Amino acid sequence: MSAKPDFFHSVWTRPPRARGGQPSLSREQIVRAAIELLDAEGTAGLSMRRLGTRLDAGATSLYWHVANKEELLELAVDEVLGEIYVPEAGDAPWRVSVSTFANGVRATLLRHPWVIALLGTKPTLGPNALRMGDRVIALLTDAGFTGWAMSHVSALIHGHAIGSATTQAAGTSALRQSGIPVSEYFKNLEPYLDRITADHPHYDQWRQANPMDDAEPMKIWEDSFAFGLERILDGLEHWLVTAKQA
Amino acid sequence: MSAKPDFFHSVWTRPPRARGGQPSLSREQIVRAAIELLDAEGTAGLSMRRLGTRLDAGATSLYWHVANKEELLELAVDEVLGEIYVPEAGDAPWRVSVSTFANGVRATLLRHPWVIALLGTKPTLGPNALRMGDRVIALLTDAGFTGWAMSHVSALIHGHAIGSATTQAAGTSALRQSGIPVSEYFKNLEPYLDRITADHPHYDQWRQANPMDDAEPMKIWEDSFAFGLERILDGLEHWLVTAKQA
DNA sequence: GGCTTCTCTCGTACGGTGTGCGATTGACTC
DNA sequence: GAGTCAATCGCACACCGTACGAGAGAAGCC
Repeated sequence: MSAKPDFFHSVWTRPPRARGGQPSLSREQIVRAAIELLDAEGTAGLSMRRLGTRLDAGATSLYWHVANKEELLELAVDEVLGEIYVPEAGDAPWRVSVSTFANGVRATLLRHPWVIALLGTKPTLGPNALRMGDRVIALLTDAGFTGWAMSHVSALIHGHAIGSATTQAAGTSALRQSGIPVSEYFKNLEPYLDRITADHPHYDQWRQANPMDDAEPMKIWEDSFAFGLERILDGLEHWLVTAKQA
Repeated sequence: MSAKPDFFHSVWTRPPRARGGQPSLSREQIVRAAIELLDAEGTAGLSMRRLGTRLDAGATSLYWHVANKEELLELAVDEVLGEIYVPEAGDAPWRVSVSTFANGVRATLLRHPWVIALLGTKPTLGPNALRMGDRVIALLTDAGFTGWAMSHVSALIHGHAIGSATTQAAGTSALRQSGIPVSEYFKNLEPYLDRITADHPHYDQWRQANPMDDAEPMKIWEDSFAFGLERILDGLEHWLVTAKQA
């Protein structure tokens, strides 16, 4: 109605259509079903037609509740972000709270790996994302961070969780797609690595000193995340007690 | 030929077809053209048909050189990873070398933002990725890291670059898609944020103290990355001088 | 009651996608 | 010349997102 065009269109600015008529579908229901499909089969498994049949509805009926597929994915991402638990500020030492938050982000992304690929396409501005942001700010304020530094800290924690989840998601996806047990997977990979690391002395040497044979990749990924998080928290603590009071 | 099936199929294990006949297409050429298309229009802009016409070839001709689209994307990702510069071990203090490497990763991902979404789908095992790994190992060995800890450090650096690039790519993509200048974008976003942050006191307060008005998002993203990297390097240095010699 | 209006569902259709298959082309070796 | 084989390509199939317009049925008004 307003004369000036709405330049910033997004799911979040457009309210859901009003109730009435004979609704047998709802936006919440659609988003939930979409997440189930995405969890089960990844981005490739979600099509409007399949989503329709799963809901006993025509494919095009969905378009009454959702503008298009892209918007549906935005809604699904925000719904998933709502699963992330952010500890109450002051309930624990800040290192502990931040750590549980980071672990929560990582766990949620690994539960819904398709989200990872979507994070780089649009900023997360949904209500759940903002609610999470609010609680994180409370947490970091309590820890002693302020201003833009706090924003950077938040990005740093998020980034570590995203980065770790990205690597692990890639690994588990490859493992699942190969359909063979872990040990066999690496055994099959060995010849290729042998061939190529002939020209890569450092990698070759490291690989001989740290064989994958008895390694449990799940544990390695977990260790890697925990190690990185500790280093980050150390670095932040150091910054808090030195640079901050300058 | 071998009796046991090749469980680990990937581009990297299957050699390119032998030469002969009248080749007017080549794998390198195809991958290069694909990257150009992806850079210009993102994942949605790449279709086998469009790639074919761009190369003056039939769409299905590409399938002689490349098994399928997925494999083509794997090749494109590795090609891009080849752009990343890794400093020679010992050429500079390790903090400096690691820092330039991390900046290189981030810059490359931002130059080819479509790569980000692909990193979570398959492990990066291409020749360029492995070459990069080799040089990173040299760098980190020189810095004093060994064993699994070195692997974790590598993942930490990668992860920070990926996480930072993810956030920034999402932002720039949204800005570009809206087609309006930065300042106007945030002005349009304001009413929505005002409405929603009514229930988010901490976020609201932070937003008032740190207004986006005069902020240059590019600079914020850069600052954020640099800040995080410094904290990480501090944390790693601290670990090197304490935990390591225990 | 009848009439209008508005919400919601859905069938059809269009232009696009990835890719399997078989025919075809042309350079090479005997 | 005959045969081999790498390489190109047209056709066809199943599937995709979604624009469009027809229709069903509840709600509001007289």
